Amino acid sequence: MKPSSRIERDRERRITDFVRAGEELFFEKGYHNTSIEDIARRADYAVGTVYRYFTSKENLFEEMLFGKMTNYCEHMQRVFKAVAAPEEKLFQGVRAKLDFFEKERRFFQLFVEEIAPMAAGAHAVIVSQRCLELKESCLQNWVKLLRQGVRSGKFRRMDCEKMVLALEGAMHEVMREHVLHHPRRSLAELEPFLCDFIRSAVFIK
Amino acid sequence: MKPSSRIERDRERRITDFVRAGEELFFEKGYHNTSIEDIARRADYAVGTVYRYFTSKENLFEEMLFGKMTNYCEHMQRVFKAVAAPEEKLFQGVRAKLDFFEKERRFFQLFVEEIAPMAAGAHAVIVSQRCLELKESCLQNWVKLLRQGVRSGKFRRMDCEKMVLALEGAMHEVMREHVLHHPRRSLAELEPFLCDFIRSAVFIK
Amino acid sequence: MKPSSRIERDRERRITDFVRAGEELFFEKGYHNTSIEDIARRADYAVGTVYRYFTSKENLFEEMLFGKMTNYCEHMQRVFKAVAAPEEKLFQGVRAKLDFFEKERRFFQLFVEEIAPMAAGAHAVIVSQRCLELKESCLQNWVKLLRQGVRSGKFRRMDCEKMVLALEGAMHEVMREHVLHHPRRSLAELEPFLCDFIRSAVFIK
Amino acid sequence: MKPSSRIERDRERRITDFVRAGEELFFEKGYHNTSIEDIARRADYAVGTVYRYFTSKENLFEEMLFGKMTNYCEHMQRVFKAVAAPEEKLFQGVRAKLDFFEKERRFFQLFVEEIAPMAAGAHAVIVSQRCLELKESCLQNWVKLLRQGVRSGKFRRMDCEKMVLALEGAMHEVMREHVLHHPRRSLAELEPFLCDFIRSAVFIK
DNA sequence: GATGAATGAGCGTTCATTCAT
DNA sequence: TATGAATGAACGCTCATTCAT
Repeated sequence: MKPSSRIERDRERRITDFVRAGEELFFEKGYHNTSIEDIARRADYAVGTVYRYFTSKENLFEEMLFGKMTNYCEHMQRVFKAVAAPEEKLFQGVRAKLDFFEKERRFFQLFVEEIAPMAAGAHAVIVSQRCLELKESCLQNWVKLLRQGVRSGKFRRMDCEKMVLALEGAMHEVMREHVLHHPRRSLAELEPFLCDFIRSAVFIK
Repeated sequence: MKPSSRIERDRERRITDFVRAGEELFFEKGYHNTSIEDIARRADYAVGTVYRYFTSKENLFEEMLFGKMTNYCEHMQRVFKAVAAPEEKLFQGVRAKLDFFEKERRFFQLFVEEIAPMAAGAHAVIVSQRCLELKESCLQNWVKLLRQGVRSGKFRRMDCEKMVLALEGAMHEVMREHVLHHPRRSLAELEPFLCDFIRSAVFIK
Repeated sequence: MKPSSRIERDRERRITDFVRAGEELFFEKGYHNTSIEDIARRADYAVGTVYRYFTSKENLFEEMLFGKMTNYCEHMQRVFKAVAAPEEKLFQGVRAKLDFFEKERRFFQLFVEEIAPMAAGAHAVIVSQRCLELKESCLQNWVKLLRQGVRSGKFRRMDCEKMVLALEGAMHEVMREHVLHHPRRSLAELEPFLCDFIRSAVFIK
Repeated sequence: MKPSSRIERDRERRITDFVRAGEELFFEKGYHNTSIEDIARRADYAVGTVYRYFTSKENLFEEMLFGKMTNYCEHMQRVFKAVAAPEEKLFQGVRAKLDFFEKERRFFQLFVEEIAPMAAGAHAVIVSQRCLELKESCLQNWVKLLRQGVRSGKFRRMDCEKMVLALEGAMHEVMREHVLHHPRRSLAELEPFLCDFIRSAVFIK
């Protein structure tokens, strides 16, 4: 083993520690109500140490968000990469989304809810270019999917870009409400409604 | 004319000035990055003057939001109060929403976009109970409308509460993207897509 | 009647109004917790009007204090001007002090208590030269009295200046405690103790 | 030596620095006219540093006062704990008080003078419960002492509680005047007068 | 590399004072 | 003369960031 390997591994570990601590706290209290000292304490390091691994509080937040978004995209990627008919993939995508956020409710709240219209709480969102690109590339997978379906004659003719936005908006809003009002219940409960909704919006007849 | 009329009008004017300045700045820079001094300067008053009309920064934000929400709800109310078939009202509702936010793009960004997933900026949202109630009562109008349509046999059978959330989420997301990427173009352009989307999601066949 | 007479009387009346309002509020809440607006409201005038009659908040406080001190000195003067043996006057002085502060408990709290060692409350004291002179002239009356008593052979030989301070300090401290712990009971209850105390401190044998 | 010893000592040092700076400034300008920035500058630290050691301005004031009061009480305790006849202890108490305040003139001014009737300056006093209790326990030592003397037949029969207040009031007032008008002279000069005063007030005959 | 004390700019808020009406 | 809206300096306090150890 290279000596740098262990050092590198240590470094990764620190980063993970801070990101996890930040994650928890940003979720619990929001960006502005979380101080670097909070994060350092939660991760069991000194304040100064945070600045060895992140250039600023904003940077830490952004890294955390990017990591989560990467996880999300990779999770969704698995569906889109698989071989299946578009109409089947559509429902698999819905399930994948519900699955992912089932495990990552905290992140969902940041991703959609806490951040969503009229939600309570005093939080801040800092979103970097690369996060937006990640999100965009994720959306494009859906777009391609719809285009395939249209070409294959299974889906209605439509403005696929707009349709994806509409479907995402619809899913998120329904999920948001569910998480907010039924924090104990599984997101999977929404599958029938969402699949039905999407079917009627997208499928021919 | 009441003797207090002019004084009262002056007072209203100040409030409007501050609310407008706050609106602009909260949108531009977010709640936490906007200082009372910023607002005062933008409105061309001294810092202390803000506190003659609002008890705190939070109060100013909340008043602004509540005022806008009230306008929005009253605007939508006109549609729901009118006499018309549910299927007609549905489309009138879409048009009303597009109309309102056409004129209130700034507020829309606060209402949906800035606050919506992945938007840039470091912001906080403080939403009072009364704002949430206003929003809820607004949603209930849509719910009633759907129920009428279902009863009359024009709309499919559905979970009306969830459907309203889905439609709102869809509309907002599409509008959000439009406003963000085509700030010069009219929101009315979205009417065909949205009406079609809603029709296929809600109507029988 | 001269026209200026009524104007002058009006002026006096305003001053009295403000002084009384200030008195009440300074007593209730202390100097720093009382704002000019409080005073104006209590006296039923506008804020600006206060500044027609007083140059500043401090000036208002000082005028109030000077007025009270003047009353106090005049009250005590009556005793000292009267013809009586020193030993008799001494006790009359004690009674006069108890009398005065019986009626002016609020002022007493400012004069001695609130201001006295270790008392609770967050207050401020602004004392002008003329108030100090008034107080000094008041003390000198006691000094003269003691000197007379010494000359007449009734009182022990003593450093009269120091003795006056000692007696005043003693009286105020005892009164302070009484007012603080027995706000309902009369200060007159203290007369026996104080007279006895003074007798043993001052009289021969 | 404990490893934390030096760190602990540093911490103590900072606290002492701030307390001393506060002491000076509160005396010079009063509580309300002293800002945290003043204190920080005087102690040669930045504003924020004050808040590492004190939770608030009020807390700093209170800690300062409590610390001084504790010193004072411990100083007096030594006298009261010693074995001696009451009449002897009484005079030792006077000496102890003069001694203590000889070294702690600044504190004396806060303890008695600045806070005493008619002193100049615009000040506030914030006194916590524990300070009041400390003061009270201190007074009780004097009370017990007087009771002993009365029982032993050396002191006159008297209301011991009131007598202690009277004696304290007398001493403080005389000391106050001395410190104010003769800032260079020793408080010890007052011993003969005060002892004589107390003797005549307390002793039989 | 890790620490955590120190920093100081910046914020929300107050209020004595002014002045146009 | 009376008013009270407007002013803006000043304050207590926070916290992201730095740097000596």
